[in-house]
Amino acid sequence: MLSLTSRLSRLVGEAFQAEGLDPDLGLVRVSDRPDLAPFQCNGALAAAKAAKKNPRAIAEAVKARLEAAGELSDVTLAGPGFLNLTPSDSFLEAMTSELKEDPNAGAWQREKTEKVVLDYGGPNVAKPLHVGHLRSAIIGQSLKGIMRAAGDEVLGDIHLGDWGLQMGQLIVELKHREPGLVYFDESVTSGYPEESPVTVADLAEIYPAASAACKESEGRMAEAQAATAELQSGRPGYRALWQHFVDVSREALEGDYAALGVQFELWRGEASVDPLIEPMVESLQKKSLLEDSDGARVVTVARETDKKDIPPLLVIKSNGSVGYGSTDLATLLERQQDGFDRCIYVVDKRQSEHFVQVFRAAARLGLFSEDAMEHAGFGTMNGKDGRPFKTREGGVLRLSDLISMVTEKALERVRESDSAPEGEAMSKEEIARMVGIAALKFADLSNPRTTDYIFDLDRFVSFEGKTGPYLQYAAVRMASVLRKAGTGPEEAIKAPIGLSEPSEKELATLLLGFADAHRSAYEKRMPHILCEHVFGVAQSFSKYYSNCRISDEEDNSVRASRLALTALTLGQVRAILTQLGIEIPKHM
RNA sequence: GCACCCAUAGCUCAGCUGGAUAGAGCGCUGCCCUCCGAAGGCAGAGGUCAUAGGUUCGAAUCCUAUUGGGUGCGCCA
Repeated sequence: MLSLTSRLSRLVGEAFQAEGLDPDLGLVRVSDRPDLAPFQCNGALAAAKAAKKNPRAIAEAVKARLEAAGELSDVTLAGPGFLNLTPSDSFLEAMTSELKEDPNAGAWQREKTEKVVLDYGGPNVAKPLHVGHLRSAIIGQSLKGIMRAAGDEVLGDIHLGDWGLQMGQLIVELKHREPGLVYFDESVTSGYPEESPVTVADLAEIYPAASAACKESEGRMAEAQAATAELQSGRPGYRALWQHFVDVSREALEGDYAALGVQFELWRGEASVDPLIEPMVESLQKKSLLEDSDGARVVTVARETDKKDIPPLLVIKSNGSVGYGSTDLATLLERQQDGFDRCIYVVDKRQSEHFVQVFRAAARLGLFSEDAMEHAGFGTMNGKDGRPFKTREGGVLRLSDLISMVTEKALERVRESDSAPEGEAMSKEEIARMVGIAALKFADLSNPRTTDYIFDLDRFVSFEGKTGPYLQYAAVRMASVLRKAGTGPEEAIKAPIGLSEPSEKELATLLLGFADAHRSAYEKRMPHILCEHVFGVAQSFSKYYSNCRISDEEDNSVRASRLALTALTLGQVRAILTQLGIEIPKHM
């Protein structure tokens, strides 16, 4: 629905227009000085600059026109020409009642929606998930929720890293360890065992060994590169082995992502587009986009306006194998064929140059216009030293370890203070899982997507203040109030809402700002904006809760109104937490 | 070398299409459960917005320079 500020902006804009000025000057926003008024408009100052008039005179004229409006109970002029606006109670109540009717809890709706593919996985086969994968998963999942709530059709693709050099490295490492395996016998081309020769745990150990070996020895690296090329060109034993790697890894990945509450609609990978590579290369050739360069085949993407050199996109390496430049381009071809309007990549921002290359190449190939492909990059999780986070031992922290740490901590907390209502108890373990994951997700999501931040374990396992559990707690309490009153959200919300107490007005005003926060989070692809909003709502509810009696208010109509406001708040908090990918327990 | 990003309270961070007294959480000090869940609420202390110039009636926000951090720069992903 239209937010309160947009409604007021329109109103004030009309007043500016009536004065012969640009209606956009009427932009109303939440005030910096809530002690003076809840909203302000600074358009008169901008207007004065453009029209070379006295800002106070303009503001005075606009004010005169606004005073007749029933939407505002007070309009004052301050300083050089600030307009301080106070919405009338009746307007606030009318909008609140509109909000009650809104099936989307006040979310912003796009006029024209799109079919979008969101890429927020990218884990490598054979490599267990670590904290580095957390941001992509969590941000991607919440962007999906935010976009869906705005009306888009969004699919998440895990886009496994399963076709590059690391696969050759694994094959070669295994070959050195167990040369007798049938997969390495070139005389055998079919009838491989169904059972995988390695487990996920084996892979987790083999992978670092493989990559270390390649780093140390050029010969080993050459072997791995050759094996990669052979795998890609279809050597049967390697393909069979590869399939085992993928299968066992996928099972582990499914478990990890499920624990996080992150879902993917598509489980594709780099290898999925293997059949598209050839037609893509032909198409590139047909358009004369492919050039030879040091034995490799590349697409030039540099432009004269570039401030720095953008290297060409490497499509085929000199040994005939393909890298991620090539598979990413082919993936865009696939996505175009699948009818997507937009492709968004939630990937570490350090890879931005790669996406510039791929997107430009794709645009040259005519797959998508450049503005339909986005790299929603995110910052690194750093340690206290400002460098990418490492454990004390210098290794990476496994995601599964982090998850057990937070859920254990949450379990301790749940054990000491959970109070379950009769009849609908959840197990303490289940609550602890929800609380722990909420802490984890909110701690990450409340940082702006693009900035690096310091990974502080204490903050991730903290349940007080600006945290996920605080939000859950607020929601649980709202539900509890309604339950104590012998009603439920659907029933309670039907009553008319009257706003008399300051904390009621404040809460209602905040709820009416949801559309602004949602829209801003959507347009900027920044979930933290929504985090700010929902935290503000929860805070405002807590204040309201301590200031106003709700379920035990004596006056029946006031009681019904307050229960309705509680139900309305609960509905919006639920909607937002759903967008963010955070679950709410029944009790905690 | 070239390009990009960052520097705001003791700590971790918001705020940046310029606007009135720069916000939050944590931590610290004090208060509030005979009343709907204290994972809560209220109050307080705490800031030369890295530095120096510039543009402007007005700059944390825009421009330039400097300092200090970080990141990226074709056969890894």
